[in-house]
Amino acid sequence: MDYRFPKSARLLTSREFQRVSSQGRRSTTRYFTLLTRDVLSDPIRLGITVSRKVGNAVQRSRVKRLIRETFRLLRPMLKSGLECVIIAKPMAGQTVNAELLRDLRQLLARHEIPDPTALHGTEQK
RNA sequence: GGAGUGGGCCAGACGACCGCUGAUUUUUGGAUCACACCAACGAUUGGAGGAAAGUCCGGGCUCCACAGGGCAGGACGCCGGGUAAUCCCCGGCGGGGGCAACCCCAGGGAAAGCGCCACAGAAAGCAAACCGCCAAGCCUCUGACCAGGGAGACACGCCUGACCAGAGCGCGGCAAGGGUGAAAGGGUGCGGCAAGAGCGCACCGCGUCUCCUGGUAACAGGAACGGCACGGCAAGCCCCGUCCGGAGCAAGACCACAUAGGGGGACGUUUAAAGACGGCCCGUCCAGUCCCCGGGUAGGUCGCUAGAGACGGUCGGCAACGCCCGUCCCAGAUGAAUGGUCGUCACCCCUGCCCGUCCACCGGGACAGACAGACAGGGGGACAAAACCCGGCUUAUCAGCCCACUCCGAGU
RNA sequence: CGGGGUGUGGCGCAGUCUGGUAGCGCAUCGGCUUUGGGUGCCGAGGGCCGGAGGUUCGAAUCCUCUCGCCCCGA
Repeated sequence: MDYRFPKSARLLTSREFQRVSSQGRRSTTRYFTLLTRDVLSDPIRLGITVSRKVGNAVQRSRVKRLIRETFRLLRPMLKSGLECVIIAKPMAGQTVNAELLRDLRQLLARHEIPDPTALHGTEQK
């Protein structure tokens, strides 16, 4: 399967972020906030926001990499035609990687493709 | 072995799979007359730190005028050296702390001037005198003694006078002692004196546009002179000396896009004003416009990493460091890469006897007690991530290792 | 990258320039007033002035370093 995650699959400009945050739907978990916006016939794209309240530069980088890594591995199973923005909450800076990973999978599971061949619901747990 | 001081090193290793990013390159596609260029997949190869941090100093670089003069302002401040430069580093001097190794110090000027020194105390900066000490003199009182006088038989008492002692008052001398304070115009001893005092002497301390010796110098040692005059604070103002033009890679350059003209204000067609020039003035440039609000654009390329560069060595220097030679190329991201998962092996920490059903509790038993190793199980690995680049400083930091030195204890 | 502000009882602030006693309001506690509560009045407790070092006889105040928070400009 294709687990790559090039720059073209990312939201990079301020204008794109503002478009999602003004028109998107919001869902939250303990450590993250997910904003989504439907776009027709484009591959799924992701933007990441980690503010200074999360922690110092090392902690912010760690959180960003974890979000990218999780999204990269789940990307083939997610719906296309979607723009996402994941915002880290301040609590995320104090939390270990495994905990954040579980939280992220739970967050992104809502947008998975309903796959008839695999029992993804029980598999991911 | 214990306690400590100074300096240095390291920042787990290897592997598998899946990714991100720079450079080179194959293929394919787009584009083109063809290159250049763009995109995708693949291959090779590179990809955070000792502090990358804080942004506290100093430079390079770029633009503003080739950065000019003055004022203001700021920084620094023992001496010598190192350096591109420094508030940094090295060596020394002086002072302070420690038994010592060693550590700490903004460490110029208080006889240029101003200011401050609360409370206490008599007095807080210029010499003065609260308690106190003291000789002579004057006055008052008390006491002892002497002389004279009146009355009286005589003596005391009474009156007057002199002298001595004490107390008090005022005019003086002194600053030893007491007391206050952080600080009171040298300290100790002897002499001296009415009492005292550098008043004199000895030693110590202090000072000097002085001299000698050593040292490049700070300074050290000595001599001579001065009886001592000169309190502290300049991290209060200040004075003296040295240094500093301003901004910062969002500097700056190029390409593309867009340059519409709404509202308000300033100044002027002679001097000038405004601006470049972001503290002010002069000076220079510029030449008819300039500023503010509002509106628009904020895409790409370069700058962007070969450098006061790293490593090794010779030589010079006590050292910081410098000269020369050889080898090497070692991150360039931009909503911002350098990662995630797993395995193995090292490192550190904790736990540990046996039996009773595998485990836990509980019960019983063994061992005088402790330490170390092996083994088994569990846990841990800090601080902190380039953002134009260097040199320092400061701060954060788990575990470990190395070198030199000091003190204490024991043994030989 | 550049600049500014701030840290003082539980809370919000003075005092810092010009060094010597840390004060104000609310809150807390006790008493009085009221049948009781509130209000009002009287009184009390609570601070090593963010941290470390230095200058000074003496530091919240002056100086140096450092930590945290907030804000602004490009």
